[in-house]
Amino acid sequence: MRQSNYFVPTLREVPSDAEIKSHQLLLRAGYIRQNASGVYSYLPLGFTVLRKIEEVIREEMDRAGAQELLMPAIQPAELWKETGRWELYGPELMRLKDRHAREFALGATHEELITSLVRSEINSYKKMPALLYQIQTKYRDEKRPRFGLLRGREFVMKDAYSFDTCEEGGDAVYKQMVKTYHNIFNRFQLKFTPVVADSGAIGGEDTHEFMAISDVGEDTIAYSTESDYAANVEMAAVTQTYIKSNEELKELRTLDKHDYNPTDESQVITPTFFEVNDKHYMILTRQDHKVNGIKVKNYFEAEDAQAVTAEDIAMRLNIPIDEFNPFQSEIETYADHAVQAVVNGMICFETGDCYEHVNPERDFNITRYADFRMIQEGDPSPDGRGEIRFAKGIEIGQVFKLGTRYSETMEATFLDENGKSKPIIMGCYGIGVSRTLAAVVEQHHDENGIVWPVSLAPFLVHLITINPKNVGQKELSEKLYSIFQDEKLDVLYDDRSERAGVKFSDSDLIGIPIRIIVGNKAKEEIVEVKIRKTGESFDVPINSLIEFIRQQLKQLA
RNA sequence: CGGGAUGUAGCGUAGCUUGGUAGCGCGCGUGCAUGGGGUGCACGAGGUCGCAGGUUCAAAUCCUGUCAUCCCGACCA
Repeated sequence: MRQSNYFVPTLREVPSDAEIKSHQLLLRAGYIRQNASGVYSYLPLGFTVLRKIEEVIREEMDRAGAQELLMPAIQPAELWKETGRWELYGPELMRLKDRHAREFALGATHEELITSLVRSEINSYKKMPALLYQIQTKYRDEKRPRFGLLRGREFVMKDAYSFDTCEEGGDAVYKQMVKTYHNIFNRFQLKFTPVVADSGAIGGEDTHEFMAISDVGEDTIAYSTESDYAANVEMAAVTQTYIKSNEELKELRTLDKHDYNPTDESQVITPTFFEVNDKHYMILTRQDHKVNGIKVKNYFEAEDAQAVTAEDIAMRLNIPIDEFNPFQSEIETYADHAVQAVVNGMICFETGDCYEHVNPERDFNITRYADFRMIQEGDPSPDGRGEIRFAKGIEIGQVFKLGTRYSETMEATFLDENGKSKPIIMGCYGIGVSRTLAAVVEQHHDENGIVWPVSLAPFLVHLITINPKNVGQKELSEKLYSIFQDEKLDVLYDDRSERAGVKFSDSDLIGIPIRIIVGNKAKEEIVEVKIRKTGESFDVPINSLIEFIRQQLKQLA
């Protein structure tokens, strides 16, 4: 490709809207442009990389025995109503009507679609296991799109769905997909870790998220210093035990708000109210701990747990807020294990009522103690080895065991060997394709621009003529350009009549692994080879150039 | 959805407080020179100042509304 005629609008300055590196660099280097909040165009360079990501995914999925298909982005509302997600998914789901006022959704995901496709076709144990996938544009009307490609409203995703007759079969694909994901992300040269995760609104049982390690990641990973344990912070179980002092219990007393000045946060209790399955609960945690809504949700085996205010509770109980007495209210109370060890502690309620000498056992009617708090750095690792540290991660993939969540609601059943009807065991496996593009840039850049891994680079070599007006340089460049094409070395040829500095800067930004510079040694048939990643450069005679490049590419891979 | 900020040429911005012909840098076009890390000189094109109302003789500037974008939070398969 001749750069003089290639659509790569590079920018010298950082667009003011871009905050994080991947967003800035993809804009500046001419890979993407924004069209609306969270909606982007992929320019030729960006689109090329996107396709390379897709190709790697296809190769690995196909190797795992998956079959590719393509489903529509636009989906009839009825399907979403069948699973209840038309309501459950909320405003995140982009909805529209056709000219006959029929309702549709722009696919945020495709469980409904695939299940409806499969339920009438895969009706016998003989047709399973089956593993289908697609690479499709997805739509989610995020409350707050941000960070360029990392959280968009329109984005490209690979989603795969498995269908099995039994749990064991489902477990086997799950394992295989975990392995496949390792292969894929390794080929992208990403630093990543699979973590234990929560299944969220999609519903299901086991699930792991694949996290690309990055400071701009929106998720926090709790990992062990000693073992390979890693989990989404919200999921990490707290196994910490607490020692209760044998201090004498003092009498519960109200405390003036101004005297509330605790020195030891571990002796202060924080009440949080939750609405779960239409019921209300009070959860007590220690002040120096954070209550974990996901654990609350999972404790009650609910789809959702919402934190609510004391006012909401009072309203619910139909009493004025000032008469609301949390100590002996009708509201069911649970507490984190740590609370059990509080002796003569303090507590303040939203109402402004504060108390000292609180002793949970005595003063509250606690139904049960359980693990309700967020894990913290320094806590023991749940697997008993090492302690917990935090890292930030970008979620680039997730694997789910769906079980029969969709097959039951949508009646996707099959006949087994005994002619008995059973729901299909399903799994789903996603990879955020466009997000992965951004994640790779987050991990592979320096102060001058992007540094692509060979597997994803839009071109392998960047051929630059220092002075196109110099006949010798020009002729040698043209000759090399044609050789590279013959050798199937994807080449971007900067034949523009720009200053050397401009070409170098653009080249650094764009991030092609190997740069070939045709300069003042052209007459001796020597060119300079510069490695983007290491900055090393070599003078190489053209008769050994191809071999040299191949060898360098191999080293980088 | 709560809090904050910003909308002036393709990009980055000044001007707004104190109303009076819209300015700069980069980029873009032409020419000459230059040709190994964003080169120099000259000439030139490009702007309904986000949009709509209002105040005023007069609005980029003041007021009201609205839209858009970004940041923090809540939320998020």
